[in-house]
Amino acid sequence: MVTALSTALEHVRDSENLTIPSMPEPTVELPKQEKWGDLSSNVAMAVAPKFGRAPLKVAELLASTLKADCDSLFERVDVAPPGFLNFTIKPGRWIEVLSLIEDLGESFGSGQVGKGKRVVVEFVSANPTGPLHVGHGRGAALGHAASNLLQTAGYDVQREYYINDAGRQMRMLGASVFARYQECHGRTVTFPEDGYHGTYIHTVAEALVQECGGTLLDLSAEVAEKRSSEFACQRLLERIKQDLGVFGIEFSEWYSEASLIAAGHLEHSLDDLKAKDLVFFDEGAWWFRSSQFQDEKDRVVAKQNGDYTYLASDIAYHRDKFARGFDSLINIWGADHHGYIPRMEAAVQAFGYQKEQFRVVLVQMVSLLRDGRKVEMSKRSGEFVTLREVIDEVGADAAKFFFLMRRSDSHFDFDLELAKRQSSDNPVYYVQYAHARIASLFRVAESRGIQVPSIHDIDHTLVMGQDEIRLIKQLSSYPGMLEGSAVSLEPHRVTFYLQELAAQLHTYYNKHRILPPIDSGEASGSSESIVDDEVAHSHREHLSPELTAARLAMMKQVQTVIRNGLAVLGVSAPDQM
RNA sequence: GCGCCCGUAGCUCAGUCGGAUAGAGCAUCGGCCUUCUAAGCCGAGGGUCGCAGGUUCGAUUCCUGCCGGGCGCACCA
Repeated sequence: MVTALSTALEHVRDSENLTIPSMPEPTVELPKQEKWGDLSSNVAMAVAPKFGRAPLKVAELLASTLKADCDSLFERVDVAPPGFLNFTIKPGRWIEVLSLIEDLGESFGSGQVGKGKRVVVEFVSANPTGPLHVGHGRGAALGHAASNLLQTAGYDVQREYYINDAGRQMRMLGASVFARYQECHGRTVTFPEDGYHGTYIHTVAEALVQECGGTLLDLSAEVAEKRSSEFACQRLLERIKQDLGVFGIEFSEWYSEASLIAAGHLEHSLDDLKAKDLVFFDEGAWWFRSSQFQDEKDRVVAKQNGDYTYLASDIAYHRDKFARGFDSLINIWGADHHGYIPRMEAAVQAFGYQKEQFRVVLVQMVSLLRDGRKVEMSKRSGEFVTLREVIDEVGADAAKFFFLMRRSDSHFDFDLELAKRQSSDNPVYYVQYAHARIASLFRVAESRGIQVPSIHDIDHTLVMGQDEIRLIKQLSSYPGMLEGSAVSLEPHRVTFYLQELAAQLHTYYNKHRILPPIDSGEASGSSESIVDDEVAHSHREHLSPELTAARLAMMKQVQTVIRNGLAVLGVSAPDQM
């Protein structure tokens, strides 16, 4: 379609003896109104100034050229002021969409944009200092869907979780757990000032008591805290993995910061940068010259006391990602980290990579509402609603779909009561219901001995009505929508698409019968008129076995697309509800 | 003070690399099941796209400045 337009453009340019510096890429879109045809393009208006002709004139030239060149594709090519081109596809050509879906099956919608490129998507990466909360859930759902999208676009995708199991937070965790541990043994201790107060710390401490009894009491505080820290980290990480498992999200790699440091990557990275004079010593600390790469100021990587900063680890970690052969790095971060982006971009460039090879998707805050009031959350105070609690309340499918319904950079109020109360008319059920309805249709058909035929074996003219074409048109836009969603890393487009497709399926389902009525008794007779004419007419339409077969075959393709779309979101496509 | 994100129907949000009459869900009101799943369908009402300028054939979309909300501006992570 687009290529047809391109060649037509060239024809017109040549035949009119026009020279222009650059030919724009023509764009086609689904028009907002059906009377404007199946597809439309504003390309005539776009090139008119370059041609030095009136848009309407250019459009007319293009229209006649296209009509002549692609007569088998277009029923009509219309021109509308101020210069739109509106195309009407020949009804017979729409069947090709259905054939394509049947032939490709679950790979319908897959593309080649990312072919041969390796990308690593890092997401969640919550510190193992407590359970995951709802905010992490949003990041998890987004990272998972983004990874799926990239995969359908042809990328080789690695899903990675970075474990911050080194540094100050771990020491604080150890101190907190050890304090609780001592309390279990009847000691009174002053709890660390910046310690973690959550009740889960008690749980971990009790588990530690179970594991080693009172043996830690005899050790020096330093060693005991280290042991506590390791135990707690391992415990909490297990819990995190478990929660993500329940949420249906898997990682290909759990990358430990401690292992990164143990392997010496941190020193190597800094040495590397020192050699380039991008890390320097000043005021007793080591600094990364990030201001050379548009960061507002230089950043400390090694403090006066000799400790490395978090940034130092991150620099090493991202360098290692490239070293492992990834062409581009994608990070899903909480929006409160946005100030961190320039310095990481600086790091990427400092190692000689392009800024574009590093991409951050920011996920805005999730505010949890209960009874219309905001629930204050803080990990330190231990007062927050865990992801697990939310999943238990509304289910993994609904939670994921909810998280993905909005663009990631807008704030999201997750109203628990609402999510629970609405669980029966939640959008996710609306989409899943469409899938289940078709499945049910097939079950009933099977029980009556009716087969769902291949799209190649049906009478194509039976699915060329206005309502069928409307549905097929929506199916045909799936691959383009999916690619756009992948390139922009915006899974919410998929949720909106699926809701539209489901709506069209439901409409069609209500308007047209697919299987013949079970008792072929007399029609109702006199009581007409209350119902809308068109609907009444449809109910009376004659259902031949061929028509049933054709519609079943079409339904099969709708079902495939819904299933494919839900799979991208990580949401299940049930056959029964 | 500086930087980033957001401001669209009563509510929650799509749409925005400039295009034709700005859309959906919820909520409100009125209809549709003795036949394939009513978790559904059909219809109605509801808008100065935060405000003011600018760019042009055309701006909700791009630019500037305000106003309002959120989040950052550590030798914390």
